[in-house]
Amino acid sequence: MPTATFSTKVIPKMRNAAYYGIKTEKNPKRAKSGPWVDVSDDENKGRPNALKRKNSVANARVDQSWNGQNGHKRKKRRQSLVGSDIPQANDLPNGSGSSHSKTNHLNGAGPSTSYGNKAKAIQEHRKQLPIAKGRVALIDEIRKNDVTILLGETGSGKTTQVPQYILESGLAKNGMIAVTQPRKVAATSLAHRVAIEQNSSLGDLVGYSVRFDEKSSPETRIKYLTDGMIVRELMSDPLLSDYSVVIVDEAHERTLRTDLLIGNLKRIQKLRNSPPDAKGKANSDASHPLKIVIMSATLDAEKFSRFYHNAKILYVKGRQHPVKIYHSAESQLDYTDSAMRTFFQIHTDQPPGDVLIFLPGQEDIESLQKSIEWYAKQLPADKLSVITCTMFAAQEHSQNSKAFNPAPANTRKCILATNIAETSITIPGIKYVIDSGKCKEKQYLARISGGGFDTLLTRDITRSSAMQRAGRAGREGTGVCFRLYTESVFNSMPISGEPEILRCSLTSSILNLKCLGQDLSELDLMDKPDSESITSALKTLWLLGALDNEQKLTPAGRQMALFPLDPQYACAVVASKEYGCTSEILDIVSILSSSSKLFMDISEQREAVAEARRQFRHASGDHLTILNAFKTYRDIAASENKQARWDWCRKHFLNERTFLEAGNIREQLVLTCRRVGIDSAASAKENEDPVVRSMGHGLAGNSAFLQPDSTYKHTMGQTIVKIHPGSTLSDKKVPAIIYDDLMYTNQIYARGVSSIPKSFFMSLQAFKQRKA
DNA sequence: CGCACAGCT
Repeated sequence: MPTATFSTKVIPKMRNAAYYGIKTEKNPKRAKSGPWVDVSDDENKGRPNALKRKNSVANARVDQSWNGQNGHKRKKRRQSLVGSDIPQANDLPNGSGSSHSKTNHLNGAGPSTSYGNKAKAIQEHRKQLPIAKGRVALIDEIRKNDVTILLGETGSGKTTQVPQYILESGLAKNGMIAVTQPRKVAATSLAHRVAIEQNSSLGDLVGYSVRFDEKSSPETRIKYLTDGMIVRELMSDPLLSDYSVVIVDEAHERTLRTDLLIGNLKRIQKLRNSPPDAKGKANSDASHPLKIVIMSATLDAEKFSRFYHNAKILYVKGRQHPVKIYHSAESQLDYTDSAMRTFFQIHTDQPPGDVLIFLPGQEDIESLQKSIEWYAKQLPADKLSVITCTMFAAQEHSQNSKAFNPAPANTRKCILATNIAETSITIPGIKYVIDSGKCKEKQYLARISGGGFDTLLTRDITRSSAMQRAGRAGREGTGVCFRLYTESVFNSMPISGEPEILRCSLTSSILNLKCLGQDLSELDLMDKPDSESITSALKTLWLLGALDNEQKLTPAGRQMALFPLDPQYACAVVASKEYGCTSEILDIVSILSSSSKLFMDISEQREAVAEARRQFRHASGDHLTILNAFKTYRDIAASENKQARWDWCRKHFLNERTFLEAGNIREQLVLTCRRVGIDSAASAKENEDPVVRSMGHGLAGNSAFLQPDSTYKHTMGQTIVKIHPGSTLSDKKVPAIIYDDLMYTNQIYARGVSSIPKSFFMSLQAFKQRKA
């Protein structure tokens, strides 16, 4: 095998090396056998590797006829529905796709055709989807079984078609068909698409329901919802009696809410589907049985099947272009450096086509972008030039969407992205993927004393994730994926990640389940959190006054559960009633609950950022600083137009999206306040002390005090915490603090910090001791 | 002093 041209050994330092150092290696033959080991084979070209070798799914496809009569021995229950073999040029994105690709596809029907032709084309298209061939068998299985597991590859059309098949078959005469999605954009754009296919306007036959946005009516039969939304519906209708069929899509992602839903569906089905004589009362609660369809795109279908009493697994092939996968021949020490060399290898050796690089986080993305741009400038003028785009959640929307602009002529677009490009956003036109094999993952460490905290560490991805990343190169044509890790590393990766329910704080979930009269420890879940995590959450809820000494829900706890907030913040809202400062608390918690950060970090302009921030700064800390900023924004918003507001935000390095989202959240909270009898307009005016005290009730477990050696120590344990550098109180010394959360990266950092008066700190202590 | 994947009600 030729020398690994781009391995760290051969070109140890790129920083000062001329670009030509690489160019001399250009050799079309080497590109094939080079530092990469080609693990694709002709028979399975483009199929993710794990599907090929380890997984029986591929066997199901190869060995079984479409009606599954002569099934593979080991996988009798699995049944292949479809057998088409050649990937088609015309690929339909499935549920994991973004609105962008879906829109593109709709346009593909032809802008110049008349409406009738368009409708015909849409129906024709439906018939050509891979899943269409399995329609009869699929409906037959769903009719016969209470639970069906559908394993569908990307592009099979399962997410759009299955609900329509069920509707058209009359299987859901007595209720709606719910289709759950982990993401809002998916839910809304799928509903759009399916409404068109049903030749109905959105909100009539086909609707959706996501936070802040609902389009449905009494006529609605197919409803796309976010998983969070259906879990909320569960609280007011514990048997989900509006629905005849619940389809859980993207179940393999195992989000916290999907897991809670899957567990509850099992319970509901037991109640709704048992024969009237066996469980006399059960059927009086709901007049119709429930069908469950679990749709998963990856390998863990067996696990869903086991959970639902060995439910049948149906398999449907996808429609994805072949992706050739190369693994690194030797392990790479520095994945950013390695990614850069791989990029330029592609750039010199491979035909035109855009490149997508997966990296764990913002920092890596920004540094790699700089390097790539620096080297790209050294390119000879007659070469393809390079433009770079970055994509990560913390970045402004407008910046992220630049990746969708087609590259100018004679230019290769290089997109550097986090996991955001793995599932949430589909970028068209990607031909090459470079996969660092790394991602950042949040893991909650529950600790009974001293409070739990989140860790956010870079770690290896899973095989499912690697396959998903590779697949991003094959959405519009054949693609190539370069993995910056060896094949043996790939083979040692876990098949799928740890479900979220094992990795996050359980306070919210436990509180919500308590309202349903359920205990999380007793709920039948696919994966049960360990007892320490449960105990720690119960303790927090008890400290907040949501549970009593017998772990029973208190009236205050019931109120807290009604707020779409972290229980700590819900507690602060409830506490604010006594202090008469609910208006201020709503401002603060709605900003804290927004998905985007308020204060933007632009590393190059640190001084300017600090200067602009000074005018909102409050000596007491971050909570009142947020309040100041929100109040000032509202003053501006009252008198200025849209553009001026935006300019003002930009000038002060504030993210207007956060204000807008917080505004929506705040409206929702005002409604909840009305329901539970809290005057949301009550304001402490200029008096800020009650505001901090209300927050203190919610954050009672998150407090620390200054020690003689000027570190902060958690009040209930030995944990030493440091005020996060982003906080206004960073490097300040105050006797006692409360904080929003702890995050462990290099040290344990407290974020969202406020100073509290010593006397109040003492009374919080006394309060906690009384509790203990 | 030194920093933060993604997503949901």
